[in-house]
Amino acid sequence: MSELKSVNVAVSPLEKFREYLATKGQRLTPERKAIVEEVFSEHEHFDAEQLVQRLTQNRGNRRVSRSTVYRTLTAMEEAGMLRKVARQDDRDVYEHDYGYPRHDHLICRETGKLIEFQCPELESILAKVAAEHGFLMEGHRLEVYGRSAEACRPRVRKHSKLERI
Amino acid sequence: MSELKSVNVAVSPLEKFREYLATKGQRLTPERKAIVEEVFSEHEHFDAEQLVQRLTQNRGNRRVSRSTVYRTLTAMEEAGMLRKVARQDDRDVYEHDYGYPRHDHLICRETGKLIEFQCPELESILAKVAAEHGFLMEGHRLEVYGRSAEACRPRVRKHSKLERI
DNA sequence: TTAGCTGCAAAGCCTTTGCAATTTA
DNA sequence: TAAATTGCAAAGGCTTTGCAGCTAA
Repeated sequence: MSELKSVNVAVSPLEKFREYLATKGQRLTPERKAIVEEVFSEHEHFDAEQLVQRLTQNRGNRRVSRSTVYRTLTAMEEAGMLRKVARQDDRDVYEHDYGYPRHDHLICRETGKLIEFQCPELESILAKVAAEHGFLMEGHRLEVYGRSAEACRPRVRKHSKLERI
Repeated sequence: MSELKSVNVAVSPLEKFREYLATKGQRLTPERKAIVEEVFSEHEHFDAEQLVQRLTQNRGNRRVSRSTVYRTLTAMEEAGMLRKVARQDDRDVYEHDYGYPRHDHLICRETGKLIEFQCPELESILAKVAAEHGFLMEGHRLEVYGRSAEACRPRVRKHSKLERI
């Protein structure tokens, strides 16, 4: 789906999370384990609701509560494993921030699809701008809005939000 | 406050809004007029709550209801006069998108301050990236996170959120 | 007269949180 | 045993919406 190369990481996401929790005297419970595994089982962007759905489907009656999902997402963000990349339909959208290279997104206004891209020049330009303002850059978030190639082809039937449900 | 030059526009914000409303068979009411004037009376970023406050203070008992403020902000956004630039404290933050040049922001994580900057190179780079993906770019949103110069000076006393109220 | 508008209160929604029961080191 | 964790339900907080009354062309 994506053209971006993955990055070599020392330890698995699960191990990384365990280490983070350990530094705070916290535990890697079965619920947290299930969440980390589900989140890193594929590299798609997702929001809390979608994750709850996936967990419900894949774990049957051993599901994880919504509260725990929210709490764990926050923890994973603090652990540097996830980051919020956008807001869609009033929900925070997350993506992996571990074992994956830095990138930004083209967002199709029609289909809502996120297309990832990498642009090294961007970083250097931002570094320059930040320096000019005496600003210490720690990160950025860039969303480019428009229409993807497929959304521009009129013959392809568009699906409304309702139909997609 | 900002170093950016303003841009010549054909008509005033009020007139522009009136025209937009006309195309939809809608009216420029006293409430909408008050909102447009208040919004364009200064070029600071703001959220709905702050705008309600300003309207309440500056218009006394002739205030505008929160509903109307929200509804009008949405209309002004559709009219191309405002745009959402960020989310702070769970609120949508707006800025002028009319009579003002395109720019992006450095956002201080410590003080929450937004610093505007203009970077023409950015546009061309994004255009190139979009073209490579067959993407029709319509706009973008870029937020650079970090610490502003003043937040990095330890001698200046930091103000907590509570103290700022 | 009729379509548009406002303000109020209520509803919606995502997200957070208090708390009692449960788990685990 | 003590501290951490979970799930539920309720609360929070921003934003939207139904509706009755009002306004203006």
